[in-house]
Amino acid sequence: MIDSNLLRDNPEAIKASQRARGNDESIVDEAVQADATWRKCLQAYESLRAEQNAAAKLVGGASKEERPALIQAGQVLAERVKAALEIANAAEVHLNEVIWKIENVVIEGIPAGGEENFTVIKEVGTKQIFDFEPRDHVALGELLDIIDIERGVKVSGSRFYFLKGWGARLELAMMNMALDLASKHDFTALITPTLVRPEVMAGTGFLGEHADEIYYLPADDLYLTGTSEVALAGYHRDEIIDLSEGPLRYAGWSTCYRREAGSAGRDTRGILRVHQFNKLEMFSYIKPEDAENEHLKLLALEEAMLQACELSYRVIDTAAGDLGSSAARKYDSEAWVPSQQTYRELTSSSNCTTYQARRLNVRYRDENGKTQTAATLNGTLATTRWLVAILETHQQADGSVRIPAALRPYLGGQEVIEPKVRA
RNA sequence: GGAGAAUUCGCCUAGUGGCCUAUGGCGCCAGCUUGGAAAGUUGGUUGGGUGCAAGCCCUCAUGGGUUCGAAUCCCAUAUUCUCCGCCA
Repeated sequence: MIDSNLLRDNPEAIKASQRARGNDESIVDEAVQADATWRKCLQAYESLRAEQNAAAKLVGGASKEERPALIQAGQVLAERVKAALEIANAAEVHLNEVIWKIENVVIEGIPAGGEENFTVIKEVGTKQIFDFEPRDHVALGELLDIIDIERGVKVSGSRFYFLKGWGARLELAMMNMALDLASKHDFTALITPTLVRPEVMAGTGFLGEHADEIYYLPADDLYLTGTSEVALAGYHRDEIIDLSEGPLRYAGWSTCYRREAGSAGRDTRGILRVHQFNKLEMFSYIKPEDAENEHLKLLALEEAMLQACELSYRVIDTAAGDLGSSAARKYDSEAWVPSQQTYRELTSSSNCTTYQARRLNVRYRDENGKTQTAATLNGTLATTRWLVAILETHQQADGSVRIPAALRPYLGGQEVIEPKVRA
């Protein structure tokens, strides 16, 4: 939710953001209007309510003779208060409807436009050139007997898989390495719930345009989360957190569930786009003025992980139109995937400024003891999808895969995954 | 799944329709006291909305209702606890 003070003081700034995103800017005027109406109705209700409170007080001290007249006057007032309250409530509902539709105000200077209008910030590493015909991760997964897609489909349907043997261990190793890195940088490990209440799902902004991406369990009125960001953002919901000693940082590990409803024909091969995967997500609660620096810190940690996995990647500054509704800026890093001869997203880090925290009512006390809305940021430190890039990048002519040195300590020193030789 | 109990300002707690502008204690903050501290003592200490402001409104788990008037009465929901049942 955007800051209603900004709506009053500088609606033009919000309109500029809406334009950069390619969103409707007339909704800003609508919100300004709704806000003014609501405040007017609220004042009308409150002054009537004050009158009623005063009148009710008189009844208590009145004599027997005076009472009937006072009570009758009170009855009339009560009717008027009730009517005024209904109007004020309706105005508030309308205001919320409108204001919730406005997406976060983007940070000035980010690229305008849609998905293809990103800016490349940097490219790191060289795109692998093989002196043999490289295999894709599906072929490698079969050859090494570490990804079993066929049986995943048999058990659960399309876009499901089993990680097996070294595949399973590789994922856990990667997660552990990421968790070590995060812990060294002041992130507290959390294993989060993956089923959440509607308020939390709505508060994180996922029930908007992503609603059909989300698994919902009607019998229990719970949502399966597509990222631990949801639980991490909900963690301090309705709290006044203490940021006087610095930001609160969490590294949340969870399984993630996505319906992939709108992507029927895309990435049908392999484990690039699946209904269920695991992810280690960083999440920071911080004072708004420090949010942009924190964003760079998250990005630096993501890069450290990519480098530890010896991957070639680029970092992009996502264009306004491709941002989630809560994000004011988003950096993605994309690893080079040899079989596809293209970059694929491995991490995504968003600065949500105060937008998400305002919805979730997460505040802190500033130096003067006043409560202020906190800023939130999130970023990916590792996901199952990384296996695609790791396997394809480090494959060798015989189909074996070299394990990046940094991961070996988490795999009992194993250096290479060899093709399985069946008896 | 069944039965019962509970939910008050960080924590504990008083409170059974108007004097609740919510009691008291702990904790915390500030002052006094002190050589300094402890003890003592005085004051402060939920959060939010609206208004230029004075102020006003809301907040006793949440949402409704009854009433001139609700922490208090009624209904629904949530959460916690106890017992029984079930349990990969």
